[in-house]
Amino acid sequence: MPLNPSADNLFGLMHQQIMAALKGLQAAGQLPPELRFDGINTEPPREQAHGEVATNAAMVLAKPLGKAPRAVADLLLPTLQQIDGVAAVEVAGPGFINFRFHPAFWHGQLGKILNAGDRYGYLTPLQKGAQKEGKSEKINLEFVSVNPTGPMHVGHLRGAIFGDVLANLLIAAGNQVCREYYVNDAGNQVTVLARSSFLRYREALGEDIGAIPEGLYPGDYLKPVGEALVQQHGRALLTLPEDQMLAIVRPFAVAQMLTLIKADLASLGVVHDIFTSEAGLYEKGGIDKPYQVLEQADLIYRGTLPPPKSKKVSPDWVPGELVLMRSTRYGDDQDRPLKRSNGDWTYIAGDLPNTWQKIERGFDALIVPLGVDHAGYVARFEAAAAALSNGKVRLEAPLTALVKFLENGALKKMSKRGGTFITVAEVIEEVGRDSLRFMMLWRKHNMPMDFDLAAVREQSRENPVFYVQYAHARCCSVFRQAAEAMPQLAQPDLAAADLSLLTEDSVLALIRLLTQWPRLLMAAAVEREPHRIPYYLYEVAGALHALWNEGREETLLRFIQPTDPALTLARLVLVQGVRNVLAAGLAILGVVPVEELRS
RNA sequence: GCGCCCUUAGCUCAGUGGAUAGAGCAGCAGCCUUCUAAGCUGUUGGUCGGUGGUUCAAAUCCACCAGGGCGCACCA
Repeated sequence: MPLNPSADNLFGLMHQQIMAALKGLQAAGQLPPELRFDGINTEPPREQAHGEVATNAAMVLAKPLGKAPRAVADLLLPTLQQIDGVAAVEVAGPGFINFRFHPAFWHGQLGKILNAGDRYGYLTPLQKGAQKEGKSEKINLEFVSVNPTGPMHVGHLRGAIFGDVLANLLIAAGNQVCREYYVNDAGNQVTVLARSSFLRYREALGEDIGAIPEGLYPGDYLKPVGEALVQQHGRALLTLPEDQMLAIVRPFAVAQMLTLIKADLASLGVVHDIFTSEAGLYEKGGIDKPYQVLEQADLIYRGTLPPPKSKKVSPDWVPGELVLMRSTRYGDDQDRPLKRSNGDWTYIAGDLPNTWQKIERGFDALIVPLGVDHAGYVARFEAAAAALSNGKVRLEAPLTALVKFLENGALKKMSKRGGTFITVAEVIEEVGRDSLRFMMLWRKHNMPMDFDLAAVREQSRENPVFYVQYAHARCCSVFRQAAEAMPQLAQPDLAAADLSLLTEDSVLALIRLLTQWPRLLMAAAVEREPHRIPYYLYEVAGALHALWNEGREETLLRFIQPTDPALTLARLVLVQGVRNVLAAGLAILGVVPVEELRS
């Protein structure tokens, strides 16, 4: 998707001015009135030698105008040269138009970064209807949603952190986001949980329960549930009929499991706005309403599905007429059963009330990150949302690939029996919350990831978390050092700095890199790709470290110039700008920027 | 058999339809009388899996093929 949002950032602003210039030429009769400007982009060039802002306008317009790109560019140049702040415009390569700005322009940009503080690049939600289409949306982001039949495990980490950071990112990009956890507390597996807990209850009362029977959950994490039941109910549950016992134990056990899960989420720094109970939805009518909606749209019928194509075709599969949802109408490759032959609702049917309640709440988009092992369900989820909303509400299901946990290159086996099982709490304990969050985003979400605990613990350049944190700490250190060396700068008035003193190429290049942040933030949000942020922060950190080291060889390039308070103050603004961008990015990642690295 | 994801430097991976495809690691050669060397500089290394197509322009979009991963119930 070409990304030229309105004047939220330098490139959007330039794009608007270029488009205005083109329309001006059109109005003046120098360009044909029917000429369309689709496909014109305004971007940072990949190489610095190619200028500071580039547009492909001349190449795009060359064909419809029947002229060579360079001839088109020559036609545009006189107008483009008049854009505010532009020092030079040149045509290069196959027909790019490259802009360069006066240093004063970049000083102005740095001033904006300073004023924006550590929220530089963030957009505030606009009033609905007052913004361009698709710009600011009301988004529901359902993530984690671990079944309340057991604690979280490390397989849930990537999805949890991806979802949480995506929410931060979408909010920073000006959207309204609700983080939702859907609690599957109504299905058969919750009854299994209750029976398993009841067994632990009997165990807690001193009974020898022997081996856990097949079909019940064996985990030790249910022992405390049994004990808690004893504390609350004594021996009273033993004599109840099973349905009454289950009516008590089911909600109790679910609540206990949610307590475990929420504790892990809290230590990860993952916060949800609401927890929606499946059982609660069923009390309020459940599937009735969405079923009606589908029926009225003629999306439900009785029919027979072809046999499963899997190699391991289950031997007890028999063809039979079922209640089906016409999900193929919305892009699924097969219609899906809503009712089983025994009359029970299917899994996909069970999720209809969830999707329906979100649609009723008026979201523009429903985002549901899933593990890649659920890839087969994406099409039917998308179809269900489209069907229930008459195609108006878009469901997106980004897939997160598997994470392999390693220790010095050796695979950590996830076997519960082998005793090498690692819990969420252990991973956090091992590497720290901030490193965990950062590194879980150091790959694109749909790429498999090797997570080496030893490498993440390491404090060296090889560890990008550390590298970025070090850059932020270094910024803070400069302020501390300045205060010490130059007492008059202990409380520097950065707004009063004379930024025209910043003249070195490497300094101006760093300012240009910083001005790319708002655009990068928007692109990451639009593409639902939070991993772009740590990569960008790594680049900013590298630029700062490089600049720092220039001062090692050339004293005059150091940030702190004891004999020149004005220059020092101006350079402190640059350092503050770097710090603002790093802090703004780390805040989206949910990582605390450290002020010092001493340990 | 079908569907989804992936294939980019020796390794692990970035890459927004644009100009000479990048980073880290590994390899090689350098920088500490220092605003923290927990860092920096230089350098070696590529038929972007293959073949076609769309386009002024393709690692990027489309089709087909090959290889790898995941999934393929009326279970959750």
